[in-house]
Order: sequence, then structure tokens, then C-alpha cells
Amino acid sequence: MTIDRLDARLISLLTEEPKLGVLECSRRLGVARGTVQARLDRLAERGVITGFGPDIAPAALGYDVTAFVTLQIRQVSGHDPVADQLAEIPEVLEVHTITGGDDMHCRVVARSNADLQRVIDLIVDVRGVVRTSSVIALDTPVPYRILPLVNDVPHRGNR
Amino acid sequence: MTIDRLDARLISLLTEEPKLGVLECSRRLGVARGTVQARLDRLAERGVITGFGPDIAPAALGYDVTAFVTLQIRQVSGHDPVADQLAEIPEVLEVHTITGGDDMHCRVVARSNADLQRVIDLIVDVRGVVRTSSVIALDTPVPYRILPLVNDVPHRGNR
DNA sequence: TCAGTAGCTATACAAATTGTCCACCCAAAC
DNA sequence: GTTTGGGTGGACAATTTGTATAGCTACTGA
Repeated sequence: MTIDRLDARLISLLTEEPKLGVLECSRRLGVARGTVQARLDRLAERGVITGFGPDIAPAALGYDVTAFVTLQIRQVSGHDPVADQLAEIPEVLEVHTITGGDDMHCRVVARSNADLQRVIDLIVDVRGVVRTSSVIALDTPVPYRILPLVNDVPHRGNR
Repeated sequence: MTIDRLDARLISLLTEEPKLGVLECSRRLGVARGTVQARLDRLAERGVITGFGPDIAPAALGYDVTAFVTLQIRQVSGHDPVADQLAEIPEVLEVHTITGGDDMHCRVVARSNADLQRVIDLIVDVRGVVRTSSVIALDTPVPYRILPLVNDVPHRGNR
């Protein structure tokens, strides 16, 4: 399952100028409108494009601190109940189960370092969590991006 | 800097049904079209909404493996040159500098576990990188989300 | 080789949305 | 008391969308 050059160009275009409509895209890409429409439909259908939601910057909402928290959980309790509890905490933006000495990895945000303490306490209080370890993100030299990956597509004309 | 209830409702609405236009949003929210338009402009201006780019699932592109790589770098080299090099690797989706024993934290993807080895080798080869440590994300019980955070806004009518 | 299929182009049309105006109103701030 | 920021409601032309149509080409499998 992969995408072709035209898909990649379309995704790039939309990533860089999200307000473009289908018609404008077709003009920029030099293809028919129906093609763009069909491509978008197919990309969404295949699950490549999962949505067009607005990108929100937590920092702009006052959540200036980002941290990564890894946790060990009690073996008997299992991951799911813990994950469910974590999901109840708004400041927990993302949770993964992981390999290695720890069991889970979370991205969390907070309004300040002091506020981070509060959030970590919430996490520690989750039933089944044995131990946590946190690091604070000081800077983000490479913010989340997928374009380089998308553009890593063989150039064979448009197809 | 914060958002009010109407902003939150608007963001929620757009997150859940991204294809809605301004007009439809105004209908759903029960406010005038101009209001929605103004709110969106302001949210974008204030940096709360940073974009409307398509959300791409790396897994749908064949990058089934996600991993977190933490690195130690040579003190003398500084973070920036290392980050610049990391940014050249398409599979590196995100880089943060962090507190604690390690210096940087990256999210990377790969086509398979074997392919992950290749990507890690690319990272190790970056000048200034001394040591890396990786964990693989096995599952993602809570995928990245910001809605709970956005909805964590006092209910005081619409404002 | 031939039929079938998938994907792109081109075109058409009505319906809906957008981008901008404007005038007016209200509440909070000065 | 008056400025000011935000919201309302309405109006307009221009553009875009949704949806169909038909024709063309390239590839696939029998």
C-alpha cells in the first residue's frame, strides 16, 4: 500500500496551503478537478488521510510545558485499564505501550512546571501505575511533520 | 491567553467534522456567519489554530513501526547541528531536546523492525551523536488528541 | 487478440458557499 | 458619556461544489 507521485504532490500542496479547494488544487497540479476529487476520496478511503482537523498549538492555550512520562505498571492490572484512566486526563495527549524496561510512554502538557507536578500526580494516582519517570521537552527543533516521508516517493512522472 | 466557550465549541466541531464550511458551522453553533469567520481568523492570528493540513497516517504509507529514540550527544557539538542532521532523515518525524540524562528525544517511523535498524543507524551516524536508546511503540491506546484540553474551558454561556 | 476495468479528461448545470460589504446594537472599559 | 470590540442580519456578485455525462487510454486476464 503506497501512494504515487500525484498523491504526494496533492498532500504536499494541501499541507502547505490547507485552505485550497479542490478546484484550485486541480489547477495547481495541472489535472482535472474530478481527478483531485477522486484522489482525495481514495486517500481518505485507504486511511492515508485520516482527517483535516484544525491543528491546535497547546502553547497558545497556555499549556507551555510539554513532557514525556514513561510509566511502569503493575503486571497483573494489564495495560488497558491504565490507558483508560490516562485517557481521562485532558493533559495526557498521547499514550503508547512500549518495549523495554518501562511499559508506557505518554506525552503530556501543563501550564507550568508546577502544574506539571499536578498532572504527574494525577498519573501516579492512576490505579495500576507503579512508577513514573518524566523528562521535560525544552525545545522542539523538529516539530511533528510527515511531508518528508510523503515526498519520499519515486519520481516516475505523475503515477 | 485563552479561548472562550464558543471557540472551544468551534474547534470541537471542526475537529469532528473537518469538512464543514463556515456557513454550516455558524448554523450548528447558532451564531452569525460573520462571527464564525471572525473567530477562525482570530484563532489563526493568535496561533491557536496553526493549520488545517491533512492528517496522514504513516502506517497507511507502509511505515508500520513507530519508535522513540533518545540520544546523548557530544557536549561540544551543541544541539542545533545535530537537530539539523536529524531533520534530514524523513523517518524522523519529531525531535525535542529534553531534560534528564539524555539530550534529545525523537519519534521515528520505519517500514519494519529491520528497517528501523537502518533508520537508527542513520541517526547514530549523525555527527555529534554519542549514544542512542530506542523503544518501540507496540500499541497506541490514546492517539494524539487535543480535544479534551480544548473542552477544558469554563462554561460561562458562550464567552 | 479481445473484452473488461480503472483512471483521467472535459464538459455541463443547478445549488450552495465564499468573500466582502454595510448599518445597527450592546456591553464593558475608559 | 463615549469609544471600542464583538456580535447580528442582510445583501451582492463571483466562485466553488456536488454530481453526471461521455470519450479516451493503458493495463489485465483469458
